[in-house]
Amino acid sequence: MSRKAFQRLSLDDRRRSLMEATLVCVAQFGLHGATVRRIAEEADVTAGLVRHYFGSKDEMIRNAYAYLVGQLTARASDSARRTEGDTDLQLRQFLRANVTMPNLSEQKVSLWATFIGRVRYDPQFAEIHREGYREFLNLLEALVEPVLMAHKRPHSAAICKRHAIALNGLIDGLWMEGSLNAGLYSQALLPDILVEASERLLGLPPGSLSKPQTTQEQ
Amino acid sequence: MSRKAFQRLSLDDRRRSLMEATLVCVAQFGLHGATVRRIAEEADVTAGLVRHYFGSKDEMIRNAYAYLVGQLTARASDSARRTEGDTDLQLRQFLRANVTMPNLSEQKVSLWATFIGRVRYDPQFAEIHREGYREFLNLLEALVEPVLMAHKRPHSAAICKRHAIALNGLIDGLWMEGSLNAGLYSQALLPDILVEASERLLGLPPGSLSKPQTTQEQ
DNA sequence: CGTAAAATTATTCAGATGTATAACTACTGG
DNA sequence: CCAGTAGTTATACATCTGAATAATTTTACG
Repeated sequence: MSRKAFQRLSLDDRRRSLMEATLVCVAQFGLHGATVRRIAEEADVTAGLVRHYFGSKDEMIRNAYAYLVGQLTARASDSARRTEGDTDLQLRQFLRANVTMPNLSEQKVSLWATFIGRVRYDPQFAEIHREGYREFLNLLEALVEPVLMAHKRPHSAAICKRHAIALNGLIDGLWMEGSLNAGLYSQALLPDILVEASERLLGLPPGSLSKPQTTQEQ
Repeated sequence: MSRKAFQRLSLDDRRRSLMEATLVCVAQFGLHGATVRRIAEEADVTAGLVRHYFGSKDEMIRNAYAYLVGQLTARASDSARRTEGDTDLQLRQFLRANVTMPNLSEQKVSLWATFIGRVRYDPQFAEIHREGYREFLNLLEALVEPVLMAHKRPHSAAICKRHAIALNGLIDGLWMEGSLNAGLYSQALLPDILVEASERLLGLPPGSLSKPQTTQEQ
């Protein structure tokens, strides 16, 4: 009886593979149904590796959570950074990236919600959440401030923070609702709803973000 | 050796008691840690009763979820209904009720998120979610329409729905962020942020909802 | 080419979990 | 006051779970 043939992966590759398998299983079966054995099978390894790479199942799940959060903000942030120069367009792209694929996915929202539920009773989850939230809020503030300035709107630090909080709430809310209620209304509406709502929240003239002046929509 | 003394409760009381114990345990330990034994202990009964009243643990948890969702919307809806006559004030109260106690609580949000995570892979959870969402959206549309009309703003069915979607996103987002990030910024700001943001979303003159004309703020 | 170290598998184990069943007891109606 | 019923407890059980350990195989290196 021969053992299963296997391949050695680099530390980073194996860890990533395991974290991704964890996310797949949590999304498919919930935290409850995501057993070490199932995750290992998804990653095409045996359960022992979890201990080897993460020490415990909980530690692996925490790492997977941080991995997910990082991915989500990175995608949105990249979208904005890709449009250097025009501050309006940067904010617009950042907003839209949060409510379009790949960030707008039922699986991602589902995962996020599952993990958020754990923030309350697991201090280490709380720490990961806090970190991720702060980073997202800072990103948003940094994008909002120049836009307000360009449009000659009040842009004190306090005002920017307040706007960032409201925008963040709007983003998260629409992101969730949009992903969870796919089918109830067209998801194509979401980016427009978000951008238009953001204009209003920031007190910008209608169309400032929807039809950037300096660049042509394609 | 005497058995534990016990009291017979009516079917409704016992079921409610078990559902509330379920919510307490899920909030405290997550779906994973909320075992039948712990829930039974919280309700001060033995585990066998779960089978007797709900057939299975999963069925009990589903009932607890529906119970929670109903409670949340009922609280907000009641807040609005308590202010008959002034449509602006009704909308205002509805909005505020969603981001103030008792609805604004880390435990409620945590529970809600935990359950949402299950919507994706459990069709029966999806059904409960869909139902609750539709009800909330309808409530919101019914509140928004007269306000728009009174302020002579466009108020077609389509426009109302669009506004309701955005508002719902904003509410959920701020509700979550506010509950999860207690401490990062004052929760007292939330109702004001939400009301002000809603005015802007609906295109109402500043202060329409924050300082209702017919009634004096106290 | 061979050898040691590290990665991976296979197996084992103690404990927890959901549920089924049997025994008991509080309430109800006569 | 007494019996029957159903709510409730107590116990048993098969299964699963996370983790620990031992055995094996791949890879790196001299």
